[in-house]
Amino acid sequence: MARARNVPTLDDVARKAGVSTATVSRCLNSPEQVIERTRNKVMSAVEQLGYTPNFGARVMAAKRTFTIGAIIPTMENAIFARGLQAFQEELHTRGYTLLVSSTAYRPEIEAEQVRSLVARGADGLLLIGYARDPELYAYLHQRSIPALIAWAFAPNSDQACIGFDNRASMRALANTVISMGHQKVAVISGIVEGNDRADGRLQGIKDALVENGLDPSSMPVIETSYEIESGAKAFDQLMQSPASPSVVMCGNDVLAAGAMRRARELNLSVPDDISITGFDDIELARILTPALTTVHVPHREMGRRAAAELVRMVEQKSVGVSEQLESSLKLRGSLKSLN
Amino acid sequence: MARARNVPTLDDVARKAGVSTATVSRCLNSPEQVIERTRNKVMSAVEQLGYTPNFGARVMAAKRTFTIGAIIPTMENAIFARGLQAFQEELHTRGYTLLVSSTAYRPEIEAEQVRSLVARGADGLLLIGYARDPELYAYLHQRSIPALIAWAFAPNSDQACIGFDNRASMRALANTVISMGHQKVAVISGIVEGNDRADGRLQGIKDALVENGLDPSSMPVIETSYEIESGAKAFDQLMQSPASPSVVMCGNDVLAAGAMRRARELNLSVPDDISITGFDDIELARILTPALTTVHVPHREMGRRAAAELVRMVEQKSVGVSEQLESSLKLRGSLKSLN
DNA sequence: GCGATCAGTGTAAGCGCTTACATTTGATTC
DNA sequence: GAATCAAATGTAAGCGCTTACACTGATCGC
Repeated sequence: MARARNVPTLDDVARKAGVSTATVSRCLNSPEQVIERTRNKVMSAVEQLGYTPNFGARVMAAKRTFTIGAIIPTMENAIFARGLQAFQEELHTRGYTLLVSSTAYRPEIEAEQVRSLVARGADGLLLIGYARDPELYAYLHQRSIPALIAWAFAPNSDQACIGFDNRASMRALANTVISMGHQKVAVISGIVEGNDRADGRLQGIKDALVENGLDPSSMPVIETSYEIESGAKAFDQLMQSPASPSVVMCGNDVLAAGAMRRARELNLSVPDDISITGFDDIELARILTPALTTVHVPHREMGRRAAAELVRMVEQKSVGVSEQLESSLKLRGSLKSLN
Repeated sequence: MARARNVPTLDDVARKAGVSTATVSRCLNSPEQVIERTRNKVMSAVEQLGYTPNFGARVMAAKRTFTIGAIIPTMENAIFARGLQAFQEELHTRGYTLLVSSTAYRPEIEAEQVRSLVARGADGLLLIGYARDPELYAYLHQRSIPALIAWAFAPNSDQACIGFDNRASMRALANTVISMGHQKVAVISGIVEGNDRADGRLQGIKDALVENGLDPSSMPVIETSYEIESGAKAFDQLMQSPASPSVVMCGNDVLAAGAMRRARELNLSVPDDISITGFDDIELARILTPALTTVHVPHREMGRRAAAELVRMVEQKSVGVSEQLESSLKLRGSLKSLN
């Protein structure tokens, strides 16, 4: 409150350089409009004073922030890290800054964060997955804030998105698993409520069972949060139930890592006693022993393209084009053929 | 640019509620000053219009943002994730919002980000480690922006910090390693230049060698970026050199994970053929096979305390008190005693 | 040599909010 | 019922910046 008021302003710079504030502003924003001699004077004044433009004031006057907000469920594990990093890099080359915040998978926090980022002047928003209150979309629409949805793909939605088909990808993996002779499948899924990606993946497994004449309703499914520890606990539970599965399919690599850890702690050999699969193909997957069979998602590619498209939307060069990326299966040591 | 101008402002709300802008503002910021009947009118107008205060304008007028900025080297791996998550949670309970940005370990980008966050009105800043241009500290000081340094501890610095002694912690681990009979130590270190933590850890190993009458100058050291892949490559290099080490001590768990992966790919057994150690004790450490011997750092605790202290500083209730946390050794399967 | 043109610069009007200060309201007191 | 005073509300001055518009003095064509 009683903060030192020695922070230099545009006025100070102008006075020091002996020009008007308009000229200083132009030096900073469109230098080509200012003759070199003047510009030098101004720049050296800026330098000497250690002047940094006040962002709030700038936004108010100019209505553009060159800021993109991203709201992700969590930073605590690596699921979004890689894609987000690429997203940021790409934004940076285009002159935009990224602001990140996380929601801990709580919709009400997400809504709050959206408003906060919008109030902060985000020119556009990156959101994860579809499932959210339609009011939020209305809010963004009213404010004409472009939003792009990543990590999911649904062509029939009216929101632009970039991602892959979670359901089809998981179905493909499940089909492979079943074709290897696994009949007794158990699942450790992420929380499905409010999470279209988790839901899609679970449905994908069920699709595959049905296709292969198996009964999805008898399949043990545990829903739990996307944490290693949760994966471990869920694996425990699964192992205590009578119907002992030959394969545990996990909603993502993090859950799979937890399951594998617990398997080892229970002296179960993966994949000899039990097979385990993941989803995402984050770095984790390759350093596990045995390496994890999973679905590879082109995270970096997705982040990069998302940045490109979102910037296009912000600059009104696009109304938002959806793009589907291909995932691919990575068959590694954690899955064993029973044939 | 041609953005729809249908975004409601304070004025709109005031008009709709039939009161002055001051009253609306008070309803939002200190509701107890407004009588209930008026407040209800105002709130319902806010509701109907879908009004969100313009952050920039608010900052300009009020000089406070309740925003804390954090600048971390990377979000791509989990080193900072856990601590940062705790940091954010604690901030949230105290009514502050966190803005995160990352620097990819590049000092010039860090300086840029500092300015950007300050311009955005961050009331305080969380920085990682000491090593940075003194000018940056001067800049923050001039602007009276409190900054707290985390993940490092140096009591003699004039910057407030919260962390642990990287050098002593690593020395303790190295001493244990040596006491287990390892004489041939090799190191995969993070890039030391501009990174006091990486440097401290490396020095800690050398300290231990000296204490035990070994020659640190003959110890193979590879400096590389904190990535799994880099750890793997470095391990390769180390194995190709003639002096085959009995233990590879890594600057952090991520490097160690890479080293272990490569060891497996080279058909070297850990720990029978070679021992490997890490630093940080991120979740990774426990899911590796064998589990990684490492130094446990209380990341969450650090994040939580950092938030508390930084808020205190911002609210001028503290000038910045440094706090040292204890690390501890986690001896796990990746380190084998030769005695 | 004179007006047209134009690059370079200055002037000043906001942008949407908070808050010191002024004013009004209404309860309380005698 | 008038005087008093605190509580509730209104008025208006900025906060630091951008930018439309106005101005100045060269440069140019004829």
